[in-house]
Amino acid sequence: MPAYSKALTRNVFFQKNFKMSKYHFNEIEAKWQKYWAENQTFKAASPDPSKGGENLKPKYYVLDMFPYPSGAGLHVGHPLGYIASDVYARFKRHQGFNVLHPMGYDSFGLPAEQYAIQTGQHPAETTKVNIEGGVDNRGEEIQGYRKQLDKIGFSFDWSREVRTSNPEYYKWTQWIFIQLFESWYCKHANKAFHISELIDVFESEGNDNVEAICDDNVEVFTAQQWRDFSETKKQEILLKYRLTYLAETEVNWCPQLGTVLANDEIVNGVSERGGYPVVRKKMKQWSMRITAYAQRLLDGLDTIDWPQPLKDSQTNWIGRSKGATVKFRIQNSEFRIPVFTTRPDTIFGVSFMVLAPEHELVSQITTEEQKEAVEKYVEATAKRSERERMADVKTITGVFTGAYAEHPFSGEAIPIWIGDYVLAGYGTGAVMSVPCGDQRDYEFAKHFNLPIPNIFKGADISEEAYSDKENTIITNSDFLNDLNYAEATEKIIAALEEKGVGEGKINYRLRDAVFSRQRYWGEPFPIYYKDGMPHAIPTECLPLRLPEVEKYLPTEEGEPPLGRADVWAWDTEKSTVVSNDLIDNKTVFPLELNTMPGWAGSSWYFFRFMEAAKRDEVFASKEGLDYWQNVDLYIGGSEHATGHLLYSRFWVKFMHDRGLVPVEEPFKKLINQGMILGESAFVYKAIPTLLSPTKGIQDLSFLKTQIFASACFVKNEQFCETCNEQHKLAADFINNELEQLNLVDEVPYIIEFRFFPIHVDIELVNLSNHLNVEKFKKWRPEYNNAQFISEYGGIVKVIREVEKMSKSKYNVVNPDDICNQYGADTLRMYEMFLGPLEQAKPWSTAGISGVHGFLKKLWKLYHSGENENFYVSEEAASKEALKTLHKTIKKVAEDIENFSFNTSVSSFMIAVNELTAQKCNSRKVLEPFIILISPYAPHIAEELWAKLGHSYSISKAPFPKFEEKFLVESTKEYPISFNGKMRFTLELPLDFSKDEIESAVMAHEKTAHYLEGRTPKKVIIVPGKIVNIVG
RNA sequence: GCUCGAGUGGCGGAAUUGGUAGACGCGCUGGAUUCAAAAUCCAGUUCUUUCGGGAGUGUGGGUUCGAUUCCCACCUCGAGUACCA
Repeated sequence: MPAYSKALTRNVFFQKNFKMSKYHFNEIEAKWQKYWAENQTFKAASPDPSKGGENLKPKYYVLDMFPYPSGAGLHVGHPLGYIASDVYARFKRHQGFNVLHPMGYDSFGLPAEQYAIQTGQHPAETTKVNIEGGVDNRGEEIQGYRKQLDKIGFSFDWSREVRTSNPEYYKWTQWIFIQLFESWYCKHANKAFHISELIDVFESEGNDNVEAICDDNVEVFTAQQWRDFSETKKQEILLKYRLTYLAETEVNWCPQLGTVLANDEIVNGVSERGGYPVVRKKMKQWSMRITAYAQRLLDGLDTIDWPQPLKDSQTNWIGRSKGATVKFRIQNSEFRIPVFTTRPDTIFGVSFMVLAPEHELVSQITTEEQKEAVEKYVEATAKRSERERMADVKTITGVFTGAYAEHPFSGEAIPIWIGDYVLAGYGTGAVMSVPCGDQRDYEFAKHFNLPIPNIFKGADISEEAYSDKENTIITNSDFLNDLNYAEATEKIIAALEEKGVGEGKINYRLRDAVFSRQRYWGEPFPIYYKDGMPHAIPTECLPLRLPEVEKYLPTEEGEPPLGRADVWAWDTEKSTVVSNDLIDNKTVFPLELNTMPGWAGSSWYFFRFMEAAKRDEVFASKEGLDYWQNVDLYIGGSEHATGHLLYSRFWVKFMHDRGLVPVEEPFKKLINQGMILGESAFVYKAIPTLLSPTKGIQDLSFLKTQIFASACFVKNEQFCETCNEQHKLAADFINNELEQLNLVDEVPYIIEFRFFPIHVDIELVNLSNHLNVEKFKKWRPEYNNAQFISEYGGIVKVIREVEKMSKSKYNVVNPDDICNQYGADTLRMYEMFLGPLEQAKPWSTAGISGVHGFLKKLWKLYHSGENENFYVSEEAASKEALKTLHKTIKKVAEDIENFSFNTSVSSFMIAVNELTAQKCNSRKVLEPFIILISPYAPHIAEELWAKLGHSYSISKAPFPKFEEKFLVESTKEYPISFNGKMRFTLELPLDFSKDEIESAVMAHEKTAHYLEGRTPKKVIIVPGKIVNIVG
């Protein structure tokens, strides 16, 4: 084609495409996003204390679990929940609510710190770039979360943004920490109080009558003794009562990395990063006394509307079990070993005891003869990680300590063993073993040849333990004989209490939460140390800012990174942070070196959003807290089930106890959005082997030749039987290289191939699964000379598999690209259209065209004028159009309330198809209709709304009112079934009686046909629904 | 192992209290328009069939005039949790 012709074509093409009436989503979306930002359209109104808060509409608080701003940016899976909550927030605005719909960032955390260690860049800087965009120090351009979010058209109130790593925010995280530090939990009142109230009690009557949740080793003292205690001693005692306290805790310590590792950071007993050994070690750590709230956290679940699986996992995590503690005396010793059991009724079946290897009494009760074996065992188990121990349930190990306990009722001697099936962290770290009733005890007894006395009437315990509770009758058990489980349990608990050797007890699996991290990028504790005791810095001095350090690694002495700070001491006189050189332990003291964990900042952020104005003076103002209360709708992933969602509930209950907030639960309704999965692409890579009579089998994977085959040639990791030609071609590639290397034998040999699927970037694959061979060669240097076994036309097909979306799997779809190509409205609608919100579903870019086409059709519906110009008529709407409109209003309103967003997208499509077919152009229909769509596709809705002549945002328009009268029908298309099978339909007036219907149906020619001469036994008629003829 | 959830066309999924199974969309097939392509529009699309019909919502049974929906047993997949005494 000559050059001028090409130019001409392009010009014509250009004009055609830029007709005024076309749906230019990029322009429209940019325009309205700018409008919303400039007009602060979605700013939530705050209560005005001078007007008593009555100036406001009813409130509605919609919140998303805030993101950690990673450098990788968003993929299409991330916004799913945000879109759903945005649709809901916009819908609630249309319904006349004052909606709070904020967004922020959980910006403290490990990835930023790891990146800082690698690059030396301050985590605050990388975090800022990740949020606001910019260029990182590798020269890579980063879009930034904010720009990515803005592009999708969310109705967030950005004036209330929070970032947990901002000092103005973590000031209040530290403040709440101090409140916890200065609180204790009264069992009697079942709530937390200020520590000063406890001190008052100590001063007037000592601690004998204090019922508190505290450490279990608290000594009893009188008021006089308390007053005589030194200041340090007093602090030591108070620490045992504080809701956040320092304690020796078993942790996974990695000496080479110089830090504590979480269980999931350890693989096979070595650190996931670097493969260094991990030992379990006791370390002094900050802990949160969340166990004080175990029962209330359980009870509260009944008051909130959360998915059942989520409630279940919290219930399991808290792990309430009812039973008894029994103290066993140790023979020839003063020691008593308490155990917890859920089956005190089986106490006469005890034939041995087992302690956790870490149990504190192990070293003290072990006899001389057993000492060596016990020590060896304890050391061996300490080397194994918690996870390793858990994973290896099959192997039964243990050692006899040589000591004996005494049965509290029979007085019999009970051998005491140690074994790692008993966990130090649960109950008392010791069990009374009843092998006839507990499978683990049974197996332990079998393995070590210990006796298995049977205390169950008629139970067969020759093969396994009898653990049934319901049908149990106790026998061989002294005064418990012939009782069932419930009776025996009641009787034995009474007997234990009477004898003073035990009591009924409710035990929780939930542990106090370790709150210290040996990390830099977290909130510093507002704590300094005086005589080894922690003291809080005055709250008016907050925030205690993170100090500068020259490296983000632990110190050579193994202290956390804050140990590298030179200016990290607290001057109590000047109330300020000063240089470490000035530490004199009189007025200047060292500050805490640990930082808080990730969940600190996220446990209260939902209250921060309630405050817009006085953020320096209060964590949230009383008016704000009273007006907004708690989150009405919270949307996020289920992975936070036992972390964030449990800790937040704990903090809120605590804050409620102390009168800081009016509510006891943070999130009234919660929805877990399902994951959007990626469609990974794999290409088959051939690994050659040589078979020769002289050398046998020889691996050829060292060769440089890289061969990839189209998926159709591969079956069961090999060339399929019919692919001789392809096999020969591949073998030739290998032979070429062998010849060049002079490795070719004289003897005949065969080259075989095995295929392995390897990930390829989905960018290199089109929608028909064809690999772009040229781009693939450039993708990796080692593929530059890749050879392909391709189909006709050079096609190399990949296979697809649904996997989690992640950078390492090269299957990430970026929402920015979708917005550029199809628009944010299409992205929003498509994500909602994919399927139910809670379900996991694969992303398929191919399917997006349907939704995009729908929006084009919608646009066309409003552009039915000449030259496809905008046109609506002021004439009355047709009956059909009104019916379509009102049926859609009804459906969409119900769908949104049920969070069934996918079905409302379908009903929009149906409505547009119907209105288009009806050639509807009436304002009476098209104006309310666009309001229905606006929560889903707000940009196109604003544009059409403006074209309809409105000068205010569509988000302020009231939701259309559903009117039943437009749906009333006079006839019904009755389905006529024979024996439950629908055969044909028959249109009949709705006011027909049963008899009239029956005679009409029986008179119909098709009825006779389907009856085939039989006489109907029965005719079921449900007026307005169905006719079923039986016979 | 335990707890929870889910099984419906080639694919994502719909069917709100038991009442026309497969809405809507993708894909596919055919057609219109076009020099051609894109875009758009129209028709068809669960399987099977001797074109009458027959079968059909993981499997087997049950309740019912009627079951994707309710009950029982089982199978498969997914998620969480894991020696919790």
